[in-house]
Amino acid sequence: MKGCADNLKDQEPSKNEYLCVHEDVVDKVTAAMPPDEILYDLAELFKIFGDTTRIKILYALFESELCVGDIAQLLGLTQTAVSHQLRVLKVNKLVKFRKEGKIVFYSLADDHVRRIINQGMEHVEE
Amino acid sequence: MKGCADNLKDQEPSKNEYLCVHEDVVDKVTAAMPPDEILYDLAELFKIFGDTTRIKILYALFESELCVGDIAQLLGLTQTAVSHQLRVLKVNKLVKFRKEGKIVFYSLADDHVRRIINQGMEHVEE
DNA sequence: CTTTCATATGAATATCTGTTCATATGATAT
DNA sequence: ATATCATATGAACAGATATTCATATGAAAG
Repeated sequence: MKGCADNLKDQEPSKNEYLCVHEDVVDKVTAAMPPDEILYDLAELFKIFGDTTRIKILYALFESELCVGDIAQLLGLTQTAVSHQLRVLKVNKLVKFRKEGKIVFYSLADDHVRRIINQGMEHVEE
Repeated sequence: MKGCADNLKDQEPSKNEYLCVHEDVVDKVTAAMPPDEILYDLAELFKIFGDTTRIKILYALFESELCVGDIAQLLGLTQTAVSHQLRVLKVNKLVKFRKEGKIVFYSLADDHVRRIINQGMEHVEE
């Protein structure tokens, strides 16, 4: 059967030992890859959703705007923990907020957040 | 202006100190929350997408099925690193594979993966 | 059946990340 | 002004995780 060690022509002397590489396919795929920076940002975005606390916060905000204390009570977390995570969500523009006296009300920044979570939900509910 | 310390009726003596809580809203939102297990699974799903290496692998598989060596070459990673991440993707059913002799070809498991990544992309490209 | 190739796995390490504790800020009453 | 309330922030610690190194598996070729 066809092996792969024939393709050892112009292999770069990288840290990689000699690999099984189908050059034509690799070249085609390389051309179609988005720039590294985009893929990095994409991973960073998903990383934010990839935490139980933050997902719960976001999901709670699906229903209604909430203040920090509401969220803490709702999810059984400390005020500090919630505040820290809200900061992450805020910095990454996934939530917005308005102030009313001492109280700060948070809500979802836009509909992208909803759509991303819903798309994930479809995969989980199977 | 309206504060929040009036709502100190039946506060559970939890680890939380006394919080600003709007009970009515919290009750409504609590009722609408999916079970914890679902939200945990959802976070776990996004966590998988939340890594540059894995996102790159998945994106590469958008175009074509690839063997381990192809992916390593394409992304400038070691065979071992790729293999470890493919294992994660395989266990979580985001990729499938077929064997041809010693070579193992990986591909996307289903269209959910595409849709989730594309949805994230829309948010990043702004 | 021994060697080589392609991939997989295990242990160790270093980095990253989330929570807690203590404290700071900023706003509103008294 | 001062006390209290709601939230924010900083440092420290613990747990999770991705890469590397060394080695194992499993398939084909000689």
